[in-house]
Amino acid sequence: MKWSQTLIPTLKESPSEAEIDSHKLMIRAGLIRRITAGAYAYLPLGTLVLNKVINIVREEMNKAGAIEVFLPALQPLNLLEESGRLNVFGDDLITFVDRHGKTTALCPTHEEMITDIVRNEVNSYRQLPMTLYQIQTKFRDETRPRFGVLRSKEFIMKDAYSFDVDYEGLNKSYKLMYDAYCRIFDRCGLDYIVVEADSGAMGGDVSHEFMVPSGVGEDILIRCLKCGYSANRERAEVAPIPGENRSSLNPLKEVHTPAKRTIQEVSAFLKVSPDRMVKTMIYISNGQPVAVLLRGDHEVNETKLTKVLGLENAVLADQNTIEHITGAHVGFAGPVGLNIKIIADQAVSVLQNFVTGANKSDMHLLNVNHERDFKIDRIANVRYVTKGDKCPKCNNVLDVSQGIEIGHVFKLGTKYSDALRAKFLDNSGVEKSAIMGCYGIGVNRIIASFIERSHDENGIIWSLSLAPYHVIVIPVNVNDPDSMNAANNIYDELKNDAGIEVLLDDRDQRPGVKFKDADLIGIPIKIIIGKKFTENKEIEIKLRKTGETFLVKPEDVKSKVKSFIDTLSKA
RNA sequence: CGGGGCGUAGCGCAGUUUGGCUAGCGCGCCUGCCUUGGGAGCAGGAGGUCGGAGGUUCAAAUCCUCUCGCCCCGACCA
Repeated sequence: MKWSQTLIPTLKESPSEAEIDSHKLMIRAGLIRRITAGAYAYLPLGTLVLNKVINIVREEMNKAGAIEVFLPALQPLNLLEESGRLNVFGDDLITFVDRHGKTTALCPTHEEMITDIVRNEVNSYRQLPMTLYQIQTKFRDETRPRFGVLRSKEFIMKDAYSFDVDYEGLNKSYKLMYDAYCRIFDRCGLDYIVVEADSGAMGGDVSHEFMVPSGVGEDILIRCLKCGYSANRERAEVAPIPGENRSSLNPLKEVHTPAKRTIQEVSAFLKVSPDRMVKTMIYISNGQPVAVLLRGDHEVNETKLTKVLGLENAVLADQNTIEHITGAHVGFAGPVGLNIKIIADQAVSVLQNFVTGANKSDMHLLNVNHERDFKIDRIANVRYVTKGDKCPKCNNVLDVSQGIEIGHVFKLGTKYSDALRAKFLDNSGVEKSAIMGCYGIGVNRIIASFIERSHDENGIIWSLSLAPYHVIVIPVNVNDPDSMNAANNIYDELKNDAGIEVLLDDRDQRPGVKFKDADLIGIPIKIIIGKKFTENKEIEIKLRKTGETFLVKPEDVKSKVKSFIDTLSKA
């Protein structure tokens, strides 16, 4: 492609709409333009990259035995009603009323639709196992789209769904997808890690998230850098905190803490650090109030709490309920004298002489100790991991960092096949629900997260596999016939060689502009026809990533480029 | 959905507090000259319903009311 014949609108200045590096660079390098909040147009360069990613995904899916389908973006509401997810999606669902007055949704995901197809078309174990996938735009009315294509209202997702006759089959299908995901992200050149994620109410095996470590990621990763344990924040376990010496229980003491409600306020007022304090949170579960005790510097993990309490989800009690139960204003709850069920986090169970609310307004208690002052009904692990916590497997200090979720593999079981009655007859003629798995990849996120990890002050640094072009040919002076001739020859020669994608910067621009643009759009290999050529017929080859330069004779350019492509494709 | 901010040329911004002549600057764009190894220089030029509607006023980018859009923080995120 010749630069003058395509559309690559690069920008010198950063657009004000962008906050993070990948977003800025995608706009500056002319990959995307925003159309409205959460919706982006892919320009020619962006489209090339998008297609690179999609091709890799498609190849690896096919290799893993998955079958591609293409499903509508329009979905009737009744399928979502059937599965019970109409309420789950709620306002995230984008709907419209058609001319006949029927309400239709734009698919936020396709579990229901794919299950609907399978229940209609698959009736026998002989047709299973089967994994279907598609690459399609999904629509969600995100409350707050941000970070460019990292969180947008419409985004391209590869979603696959496996159907098996039993759990053993599901495990095989799952493994095939898991391995395919590794190959996909490897081929893209992404630095990624796999973390255990919560599998929700299904129980059973864990799911896995594929994450790109990044400070702009919206997910929190808990990792042990020693033994390799890794999980997301919802899922991560901690090693129990060892008990303190219980020999010296100080006498219980009530203190006046006027209008000091939060841990920070009480901590500052009493000069007691938050990890010597216990906060008491009143939850309602199955219609019954429960007190949850957490150390002052810890946060409740509602996913874990819900599991501990049973399947019924737990919600924080409202102000009136709290005041009725504790007899005090919000902010002064404590376990002493409280006559409801008390669940204590493990970290609380080993504390002694701690500070809590007194269940009297403007009062706290010092030197509280369980057993002596109150009784714990149940000790459980209901908090998030924080800095300083130890690995549940090897007791090393856990690393807390952020990441961007680019893929998720998930064992669904029979949740949707039950709800939507996707059944088949097994080899003994018994009707069974298909055992499902679902597997998603955020295609746009691969691009953004790659750029987050691979850029410098001059621009994007593409891997060979994602680069919109492998090579950019830069004739420094397009008005010099000899240079231009040589450039055109090299361009033709490389272009006609299968597998080499080449861009010719034929613009009549000053060299600085062309070099800056080439760096900004991140083409891995630059071929420069300039001073060295007019002087002694030498062509310069420069690598974007390392900045290394090589001088070669015109007739050797092709073989040299091919060897670079060979090397870079293995990197 | 709560809190904050912004909307002036394709992009980045000044001007708004304290209303006043033809609305400015940098980049980009067009023409010409010059230049050709890291976003050159000179000269000339095009491009604006100042987000929109209504109001106050002799006079509105500037003040008032309503409205639309966008960004940031938080909540939310199968």
